[in-house]
Amino acid sequence: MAEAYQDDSAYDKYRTIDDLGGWVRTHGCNELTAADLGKEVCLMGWVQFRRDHGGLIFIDLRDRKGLTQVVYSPEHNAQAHERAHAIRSEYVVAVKGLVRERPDGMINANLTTGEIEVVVDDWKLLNTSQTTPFGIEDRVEASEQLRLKYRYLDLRRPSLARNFVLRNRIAQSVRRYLDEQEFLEVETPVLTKSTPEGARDFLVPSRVNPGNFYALPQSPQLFKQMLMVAGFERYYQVVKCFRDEDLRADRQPEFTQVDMEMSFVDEAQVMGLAEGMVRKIFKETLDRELPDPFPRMTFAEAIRDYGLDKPDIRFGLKLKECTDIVGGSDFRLFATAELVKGMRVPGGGELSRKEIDDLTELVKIYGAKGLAWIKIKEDEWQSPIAKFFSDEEKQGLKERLELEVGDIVFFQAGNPEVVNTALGYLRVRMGERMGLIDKEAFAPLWVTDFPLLEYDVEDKRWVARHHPFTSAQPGQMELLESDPGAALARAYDMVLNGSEIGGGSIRIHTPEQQRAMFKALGISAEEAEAKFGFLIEALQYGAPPHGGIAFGLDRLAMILCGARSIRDVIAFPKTQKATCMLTEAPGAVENKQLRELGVKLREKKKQD
RNA sequence: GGAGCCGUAGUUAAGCUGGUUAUAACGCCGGCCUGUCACGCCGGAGGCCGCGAGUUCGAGUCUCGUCGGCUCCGCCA
Repeated sequence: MAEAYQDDSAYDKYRTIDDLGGWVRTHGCNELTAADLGKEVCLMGWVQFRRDHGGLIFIDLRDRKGLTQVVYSPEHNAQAHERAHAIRSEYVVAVKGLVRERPDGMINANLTTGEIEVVVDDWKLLNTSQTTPFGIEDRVEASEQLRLKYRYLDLRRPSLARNFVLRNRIAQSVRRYLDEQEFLEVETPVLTKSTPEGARDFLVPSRVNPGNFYALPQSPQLFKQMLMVAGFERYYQVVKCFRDEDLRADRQPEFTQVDMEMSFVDEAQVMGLAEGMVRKIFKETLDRELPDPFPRMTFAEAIRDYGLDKPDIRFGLKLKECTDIVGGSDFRLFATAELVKGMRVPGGGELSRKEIDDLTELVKIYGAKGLAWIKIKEDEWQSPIAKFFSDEEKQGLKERLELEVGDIVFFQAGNPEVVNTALGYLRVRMGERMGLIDKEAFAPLWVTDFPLLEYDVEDKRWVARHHPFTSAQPGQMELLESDPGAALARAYDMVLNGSEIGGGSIRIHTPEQQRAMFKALGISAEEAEAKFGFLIEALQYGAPPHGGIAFGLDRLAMILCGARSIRDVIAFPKTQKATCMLTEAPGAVENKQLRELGVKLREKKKQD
C-alpha cells in the first residue's frame, strides 16, 4: 500500500502539519502576472506536480482557479528548501513568497501565470495526502467505478470541475433571466403525496402516521398550479425531482428541473419566454447565438420526417414513405406492410457487409425483424431485395427517394411505430457514421401538437401522453369519445441536438374540463376525488388560464458541457443500480428505526 | 424483467490454439541532480489475475454460477 511507503519515508520528520497561524491567502493560483512582480504574496492550494532537482525544487500549486509555479531555492531560504523535499502530490500547502520574473526562455505559455513564479520565503504544510488512486489530471483515464468511489478526487480534475463552473453559470443565467421577467422563486414540498400515473415514486414512511407514506415529487406540477390559483402569476424553481425508474447515460433517479408556470398566457407566450431563456443561457455561457425564433415542427411532421419525437435537425437524411410505391410489389413483406419507409444515405454505398450487419443488429433492438437495403451502383441495384421490384416500382423509388449512384437506401416495413423508431435511430447512427453532424452546432427546435393520449398496451387503456392536467386543443375534447388517439394537446417540447431538454403545456383550468379528462382516462369520479380532489376544488375558486414548462437542467448542462454522460454534470451521481459508490447508499437501517416507522421487512427467502 | 461489453500490480492496459518465474507504461519508495514545468538519470518494491465451483496432469486463459461497473431494450405521465 502507498501508506506503507510513506511511513518508511526518509522525510517523515518534515511532515508536521501546521494550522493557518494567521496566514491569509492573498491571490488565487491563476491570478499573478508580470504586473505583480515584486509583490509579497500568499498562495494556498494543492501540489499538482513536484520537480525536485536536489538544488532547486519546483512545485505547481493548484487551486480551483489554476496553477502557479512555486520555487524553493536554498539561496533564498535554506530551511524552507530543506523541508520541501518532503512535499508530495496533493499535499496541501500555504506558501509566502516573492513574485519574480522567470529567467529568459523559461516562460510557460500554457499557463496564465506562466511569466512569473513565486520564490518561497516561508511555507506551511496544511495537510498531507495519501498517494491518490488515480492521477489528478485530465490525461489520466481512471475507470468510472473508481472515479465514483473517490468522487472528491475526481472532482479535482480540471475537465470535470469545469463542468460545475459551467453548470453554475447556467443556473445563474436562469435566475437572472426569470427574475428580470418577474418570476417568483417559490419552494414546494419534497415530502408530498404519491400520484399514480407516471413514473414510480420514491416513498418515505411517516412515523407520525404509521402505515402512511409520503412520496418524493416527480415534479412540482400540482403545487405550481396551486400557485397560479394563488395568484402568483409567474413562478419558477430550480428543483430536485425524483423518479424511481431504471437509469441511463442521460437519466438519474434524482435530477434537477428548471420548473416554471405562468398565468394568462397561451402557448406562444410560454414558448417565447422559454426560448428567450435558452438563448440567454447560450449567450452568457458559451457566447453563442441561437435562432430567434426557434424552428417549430409538429409531432406528426417529426415522426413523418425523422421517425422520432426529438429530431436531431443538425443533419438531413429525412425518411420518405414508400408504402404506395411498393404496395403491389412481389416482395410480400413490403406488399402487406401497413407502412413502408425508406431512408437514402448519400455515399452510403461504401458501407461494408459487416457494417450493414451491425446496423441490422441496431434496428433489431427497436423491434425490427431485419434491415432491407439497396446499394445504388452505376449499372445495377445491389441488394437482396431489388429482384422483387418491377422497373416501374424501381423508378418510383428512385424518384421518391431521389436516389443517385453511390447511395445506400435502408427500408423498414411493418408496424408504424417500429418502422419509425428503428429508422429514426438508424438515421442518428448514420448521421454520425457519415460525418454529417457538425459537433459545434446547436440546433434547437420546438415540437408541438402532440397527441393528448396514447394507448397503454399493457394496461389496455388510454393514458395521458404528457400528464392528465394538459388541456386539449380547441374542439379536440369531443374526439376523446370517438377517436381518443387523434385528439391533440396544447403541449410543446424543446429539443436540442436530438435530446428532449424541456416540455410543457397549457393546463386545464376549469373543474369541468379536468373532470372530463379524468373520465376520458378511465379514472372514476370517486378515484379522481380521492387522488386529485384538492386540484378540482382549487380550480373552482377562480383559477386563471395558465401553462408552463420544465427544463432538465442536467441534460441542458450535459449538452453545453459536451459531456457524454449526465453523471459528468452531477457532483455525486448514482450508478446504474442506483447506488452511491461513495457513501454506499442505500444501506440497511436499524430495527429500532423500522419499528418507529411501523415498517416491517419481508423475510429474506435466500440466506446470504 | 431482458440483451450486450468489461473486471489482470496503486492506475491504465498486454497476456495467442490452456503449459517454466504473469509483461509494459505511468504512479510509488530510495539515491543523484540549481531552471524544471507530464523534469531527467540510476536502483527498488509492488499480484487472491473480482469471487466461487467445475473441466484438465495443469486454468489469468475453457465452462457454469455469482458480485460489481458501463451501454441499450422494457420502463421513464
